[in-house]
This record gives sequence, C-alpha cells and structure tokens, in this order.
Amino acid sequence: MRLYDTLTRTDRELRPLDGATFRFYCCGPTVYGPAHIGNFRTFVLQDVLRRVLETGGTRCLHVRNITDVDDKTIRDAQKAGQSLTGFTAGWTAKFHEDCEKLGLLEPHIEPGAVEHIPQQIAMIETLVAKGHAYSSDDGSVYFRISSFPDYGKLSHLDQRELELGKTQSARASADEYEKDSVSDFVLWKARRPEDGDNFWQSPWGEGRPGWHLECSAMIREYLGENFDLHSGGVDLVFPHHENEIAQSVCTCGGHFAAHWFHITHLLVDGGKMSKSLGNLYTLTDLEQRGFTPMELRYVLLGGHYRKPLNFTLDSLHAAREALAKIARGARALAEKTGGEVTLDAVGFGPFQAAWDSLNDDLNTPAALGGLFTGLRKAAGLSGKDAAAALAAMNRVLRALGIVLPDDANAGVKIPDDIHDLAETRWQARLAKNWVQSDQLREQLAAQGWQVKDGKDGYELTPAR
RNA sequence: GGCGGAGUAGCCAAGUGGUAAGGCAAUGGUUUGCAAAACCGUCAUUCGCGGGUUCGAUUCCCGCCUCCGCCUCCA
Repeated sequence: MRLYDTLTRTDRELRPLDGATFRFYCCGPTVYGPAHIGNFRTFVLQDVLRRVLETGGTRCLHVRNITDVDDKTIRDAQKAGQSLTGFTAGWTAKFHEDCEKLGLLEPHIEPGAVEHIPQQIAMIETLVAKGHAYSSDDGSVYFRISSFPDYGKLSHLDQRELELGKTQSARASADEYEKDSVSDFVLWKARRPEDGDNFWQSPWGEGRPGWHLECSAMIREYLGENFDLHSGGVDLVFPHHENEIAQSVCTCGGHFAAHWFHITHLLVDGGKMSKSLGNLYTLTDLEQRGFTPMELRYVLLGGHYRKPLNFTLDSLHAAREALAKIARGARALAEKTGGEVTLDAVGFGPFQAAWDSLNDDLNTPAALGGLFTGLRKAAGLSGKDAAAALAAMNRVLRALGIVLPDDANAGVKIPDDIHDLAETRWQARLAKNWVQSDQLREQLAAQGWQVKDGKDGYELTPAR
C-alpha cells in the first residue's frame, strides 16, 4: 500500500525493511483519565493501517506504549490520593476496555514508561558521553539541540524559527529549570517536592525521565535503531517526534523511523474539543447517549486521516443508519449464496474499488463509499459469485475493523408489561379493531417502544 | 510572525485537466387497515471569491477572503 510520509511529504510504498515483518511504533495514551474521541481517531486509524497491511498479506509487529509517568499522571495520582502505579493501572484498564469496544487489535507489545527507566537512564548516559546532553546544577539533564544539525527536519523548522519560538513562548520564560538554550529539551527531570514519592535514582541524583525520552528508549528496546514506521497525532510532530529523532539518532546512529504517519485532529462542531466548551466526549459519554462504539468507529473512518474531520452527534446517527444498511446488504447477499461458501477469496470483485482506496493513502471514506457501491454491484449475483462477493466484502470490513450490527432486536430485553401491551394490540389488530390497535401503538410509543407490523407478527424495537 | 491543513448540496464527506463517489436528511412511488420498516426512484449545470493558462479547471498558476491546528512535555 501507499501512504503519505510526513518527513518526505510524499506518498511512499510501505514495505518491511527486513522483507518480512512491518515493524511500527505508535505513541500511546498518557493514562491520567479516560481517552477522548479525538485520541481514538488516531488509534483507530493506526489500527486500520495495520489491518490493511495484514489483509494485504504483510505481517506486522505493532508496538504502542503507555505513558504512565509525566506531570499529569503524577499530579492527578496525588490528587486522587493513590500511588502512581495504582492510579495509572486503573486508567490503563479503562483504556483497554475502550479499545476492545472499538474493535482495536491489541498491539503485540505494549510497554510502559516506568518499567523502562533503566533503559532511559542508559540512553542519557550515552548522550552525555557523546556530548549531546549536559546536566544542570539542579540535577536535570538536557539535550543540546545545537549538537544535532538535523534537528527540525521532520517539522521543517529552521534555526531562525526555533529562535523565534523562544521569544513567542510564554512557557519558555516560565521554565524553572536551567538550560543552555531555551530550545534544549529535558531528558531527566530533577526531583521536585510536588513529585512526592515519585522519583527514581540516577547518576544525576533523584528524579524522573522526560517524556520524549520514554518513547525513544522503548523503541530502542523493541525495534532497534531502524524500523518501518512511527505514528501519532499531528500535534506530536513537533516537538515530540522531532526530539525522539534527535535522541535516538544521537544515541544509536541509524535513521530511526523510515516512515512517519500522522493523523490530523478531530474537530467537534467545527472547532477544537475542550472541556470549557463542553464538547469533549469520551466513549462512555457517547454510550450514555445511546450510541455504540462501532458507530463512533464508523464516524471516525468517515474522513480522510490527513484532513480535519468534523464530529457532531448527528454524525453518529448517520453512522447508525449506514451500518444498518450495510448489514442488510450483507444479509441479502448471504441469502443469495445458496449455501455456497468461499473460503479463500481471490481478488475483491465488486469491492475492488473499496480495497484499492484503502491501499491508496488509507482513504477510508472512499472505501466506505466503495462498500455501498459494491453492494449495489453485487445485488445481481447468486450462488458462487455471491459467495465470492460476500467473502470479498468481509475482507474489506475486516480491514476497516467494522463489525456489523446484528438484528436490531438482538440482545434487547423487552419488559413484561410492554410485551403484554404489544400482545393485546396484536390481538386487537387481528380483530381489525383499528381504533384500539392504534391507541395501544401510541401508548407503546409513549413508553419508548416502536411496533413494526409484519404479515405473521410484529416486531418491537426501543425508540432511540 | 513561522509551519501546516481546510473551504464541494440542509449535514457529514470522496474525487478528477474532460464535465461532480458514498452516507445521513429530504422528497415521489411500491407496500401497508393507517403507520413504521423495507424496496425502487429523485435530489450540486456546480465545487469560498476574483483573475490567468487551456479546446476544456472544481481539479494547474496568481491574488484575495474565511476557518482550523501547531509553535517545546496536547492524539
């Protein structure tokens, strides 16, 4: 497949460096609260990337970290009166729960930052020894940006802009650590009173690792100095990924990631999500509003990953209808197979366009369009042809990670009184007592249940 | 100020130098006791604005307007 690369700003073919396994790293969540739907746009797209590669026959090694030590985790753990480990374990569990609901494949390796502190310290020692890092009087260690000429290559910043950033950043002046240049970033943070019990021993005294270094150390541990692809949200391009490159290349040599995959942020109601605007949604928020995780996944796939995607609650409703339509199409196609089953589909038949879209810079919205078009094309097929088309469609769905909803009624529990009411109405209807029948139907509607009459019976569905 | 992205029907959203995928909503029909659901059909002479190149531009170039993101620990 072809995918846009942030570094070279071109579409490039993805092929494993070692010819066998495509090894990639995704910056995972900082576990200090529930992930929001914007976070999940990134994780869902990374999941689709892997699924498309695997569906296309490329084996993957997927590494995604858990950031379980930083300012926010420490601050909020203490606020909650919990140990850092206990606090982050809770939010990590919540994250995994959400991931499973959204149909995300588990990464093959999911390292945590805290358990890799020795590796981080080792990297800092190397960087200091090579002259790329220096310690300050308070026991912090900084990376010297001026020692790495390629700094800024990924985000296309030149030195002038880095200097400019110095005067424009309020945070730079507010920094309480001592560094040679404002652009230098911290590798090791000296212990501070507000850190509480959360500090580790190092050659520079007590303290804790800097955020950027975590990823570099874990990548070095599991993927080495050269690997296929690195991914995250666009906001990580600078400074996080830029800093990772600097640390890793200066420590290990090598070229670090061969390809950079960045996902654009999700907008909500046309703007940035924020708590103050009341438009920051978590998966749980949406579930409480009656929407399913799969509906969210569908919405997130509805826009190209390099373009802003505008999320609205109404889009979830559209997703529900669309998923139901696909499910009906799949059922209709299944009925036409006449019992024929295709185990190993060759090619994608009517769904070739959908598959091609996925392989063309992960164009998920076009692929979704191709699903509907394919379904229409497949409508006239039967027997073996229908079976092949169905198998092809399922491959595309699997690549997208979409699990179709079952019958609307599956799993819905109908209360006894509602059931009785519906029975009474059905009898009235059979007796052609339209007045009573209609009245009971309204009564059911008032209690949130919709009746759909069929020839031999009726169907009850909860009104959404 | 710098870097990057976007403006396509009521909404969401693909796409292309050759005359606009798809979904939702809306709407007509079939069906239904009436509905709902389902099924079939309709739904942008037009792609932010103004120029230019071209036989032809929404797609390329120039200018402008508007919106959004990032600019040192935010996916």
